[in-house]
Amino acid sequence: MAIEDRREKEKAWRRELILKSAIEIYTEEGYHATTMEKIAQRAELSRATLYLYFRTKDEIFVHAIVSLSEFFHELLKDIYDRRFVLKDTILEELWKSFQKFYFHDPKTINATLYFHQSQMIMNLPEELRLMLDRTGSKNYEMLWKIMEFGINEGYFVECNPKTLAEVVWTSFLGIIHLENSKKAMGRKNHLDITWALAYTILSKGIIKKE
Amino acid sequence: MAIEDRREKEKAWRRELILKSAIEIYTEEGYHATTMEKIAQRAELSRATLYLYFRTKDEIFVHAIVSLSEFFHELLKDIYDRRFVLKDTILEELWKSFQKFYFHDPKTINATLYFHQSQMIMNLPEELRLMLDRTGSKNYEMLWKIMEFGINEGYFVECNPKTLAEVVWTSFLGIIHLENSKKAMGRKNHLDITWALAYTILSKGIIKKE
Amino acid sequence: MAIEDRREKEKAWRRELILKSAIEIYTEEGYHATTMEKIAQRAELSRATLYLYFRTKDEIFVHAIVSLSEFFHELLKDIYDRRFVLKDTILEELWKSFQKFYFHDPKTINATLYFHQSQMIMNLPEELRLMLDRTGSKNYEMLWKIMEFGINEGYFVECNPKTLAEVVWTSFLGIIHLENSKKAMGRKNHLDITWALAYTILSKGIIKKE
Amino acid sequence: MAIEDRREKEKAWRRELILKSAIEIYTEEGYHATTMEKIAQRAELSRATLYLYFRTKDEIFVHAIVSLSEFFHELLKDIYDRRFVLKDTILEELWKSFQKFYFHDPKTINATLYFHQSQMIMNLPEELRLMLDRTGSKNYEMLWKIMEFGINEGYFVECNPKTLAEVVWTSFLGIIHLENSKKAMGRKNHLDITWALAYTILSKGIIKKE
DNA sequence: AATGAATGAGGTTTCATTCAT
DNA sequence: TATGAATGAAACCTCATTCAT
Repeated sequence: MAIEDRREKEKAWRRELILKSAIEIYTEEGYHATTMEKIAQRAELSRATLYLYFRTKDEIFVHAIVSLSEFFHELLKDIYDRRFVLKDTILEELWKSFQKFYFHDPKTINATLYFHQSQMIMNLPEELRLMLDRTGSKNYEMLWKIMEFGINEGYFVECNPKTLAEVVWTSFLGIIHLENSKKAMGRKNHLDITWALAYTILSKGIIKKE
Repeated sequence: MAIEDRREKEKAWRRELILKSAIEIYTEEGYHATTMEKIAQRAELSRATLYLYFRTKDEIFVHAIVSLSEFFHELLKDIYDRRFVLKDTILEELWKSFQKFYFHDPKTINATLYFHQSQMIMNLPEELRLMLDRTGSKNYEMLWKIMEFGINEGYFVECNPKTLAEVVWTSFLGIIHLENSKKAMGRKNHLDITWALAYTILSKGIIKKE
Repeated sequence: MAIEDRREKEKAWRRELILKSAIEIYTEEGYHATTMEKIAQRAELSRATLYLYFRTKDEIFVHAIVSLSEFFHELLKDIYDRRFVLKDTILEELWKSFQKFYFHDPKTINATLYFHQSQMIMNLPEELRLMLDRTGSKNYEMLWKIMEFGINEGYFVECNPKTLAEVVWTSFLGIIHLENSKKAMGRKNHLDITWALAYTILSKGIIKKE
Repeated sequence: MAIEDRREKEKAWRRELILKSAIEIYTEEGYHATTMEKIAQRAELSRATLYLYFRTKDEIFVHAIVSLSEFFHELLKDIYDRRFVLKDTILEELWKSFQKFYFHDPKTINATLYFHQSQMIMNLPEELRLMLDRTGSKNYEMLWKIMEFGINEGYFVECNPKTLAEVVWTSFLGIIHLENSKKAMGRKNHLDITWALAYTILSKGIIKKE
């Protein structure tokens, strides 16, 4: 069965290649200008071949997003699993994970933000929308359980853990968003400094002092 | 000249109508699905008529965004002008302004976010990109001067005012962003609660205590 | 009634202005790019006003052509009237008239050629086509009578006067045509030399020697 | 590779079909009225398919013209190659070639004349303009070398060979032009007679007698 | 499995012409 | 009389997707 194995592998590899190509084009030219033709060219395949791997153009993007989302889930899960070790450094650790997440694949993160910001999602076929929903929920839940832990253990100020999860998450989102619009405008950015100050403020606001 | 006056007024009114229609369609269906035909239908005009008011589809959106941006500028300027009265409540006031801004016209704000998030801007003709740039810069500057005031007067923690402006602004952006993606997913949201907690945390992190 | 007179004059003057403007734009940009808007701008009138003077865009051009054709008719008639004076120099005189005609208003001549060459004429409303036809026929007849004179008087070789008229006329047409395509190609031209040689050959072929 | 071969052939055949369809519509309705839709219908293809073969509408016409021009080039070259055999009958032979050329594909010749007469060419993209230019120049050069031969060998009257080439060429052009405008006017024509007389006159003017 | 070719559906834009003032 | 505004009709072109090989 070695031959079948190899085929399987090749197929998986091609899928990845297509996803990567699509995201690259998206990054360079935006969603609107990302045509199947361009994706195919970059992947050195024919346009028709793309349809052997994905049924529609949107599916390509949704799969890229979901795949990234799963990577993020692992990061979060890792933190949650180590929560009793991390204790009150858990917020700092989380923030680091956000950064790690971002630098792991900023291109796809941007595509994700785009999908969520545009009304794209609403026009997606039910099935794809559910995929995005499920994967997103899983991460949100993880995040929220981490917050719950912090509050329950008395490390964080008392408040609704779900809301806190959202606030932390939006801090991250906002930074990415600003980063992007600056890039689009052709302006330089000092992402690291913003990131540092954001964390300083956030932690001051969240972490209880004795 | 009464007749010319009325014409002028009618023209301005039509312009507004077109902008509003475009944004509405955008809100309901997303940028890609916002066709000139649909805008025209909603405005009860012919497609060709739109071109009497705006030269391209992008121009419509850019003008909507700029117009909103100018409204925001007034809010910011008002706060800055009253800074010596507001004193240490200036952050709270600013946060309220953000909310006011958002509820004034959430639809156009979303379109704005979309434009900045997508690579749309990069593909815009120079002239339109400059329009967006200029108007955005003005607001950023205002925000930054407000922060500077807070720091110089000793109300806020010491830090780089520009970076602080960014952090405050990204907090707002992030919330909007999350709100949108929730809406797109068809989920309910408790925006007010998030907003409140975000401010609590932010102010704790920014405002100096004696 | 002086006031009515002046109005009449002004109206005629405007008509001319419109014709001139249309032909100018045509010369600079070609028929396809000659829009009513551009004609109006050049004539410093509003687009709608053009329709007070001409019912359609084609009408403008047809009138310009007809007007020029009438000028040409006068030239030809003049030669014919002086035929007994001119005698065997009548061919030379005719050739000079062609040149005079061309330099009188090359732009409109080109427009005329265009109309005749394109299938434009076929798509014209009956009425306009007839206008062109009538005026063209008149000139053709004149030309043919001049040839007839030359043949009957024994100045020209014996042949069918109508056919001869055509041959002479096509010699002229061909030169203009070449001139135009050279211009369109951006090449320089030595029109006068071509003209001279063409006449030399033509006259050698037509004029009887004793 | 038989399969690829056939594909190649089919593709070439389709190209020809499109060119032919375009020229036909042009002949019947004129350039302006020749829409991609109509061309597609006549070729029994979809509008989009046309764009697989030619990038723009203009490209279709330019290619048709160039292709015809190449046919003409062969005719001219053939005469030039046989010049020492033809000797003083070379002018007659040339004139016959003109006729042969015209009857080979009068429709495309007319389209060619149209392109050269209208300012169309000026508005063409550089690349297409060059194509026309190059192919035109080649033929002009051939014609001029034939004239040069006639003059040098003492068959033709002494004069500038380039100018003579132009005069001969314009004689042809003029006849075609007249033919066309007559057709457009719905008049009958006796092309052969005109042609014969034109040649008689031309040869009398050009060929030296001893 | 892979692809060249074909296409339907739809997008933005232009322009001659009409009409109310 | 003159015109600003409006529009129907149509043009060119693009692209996601399907199909025959």
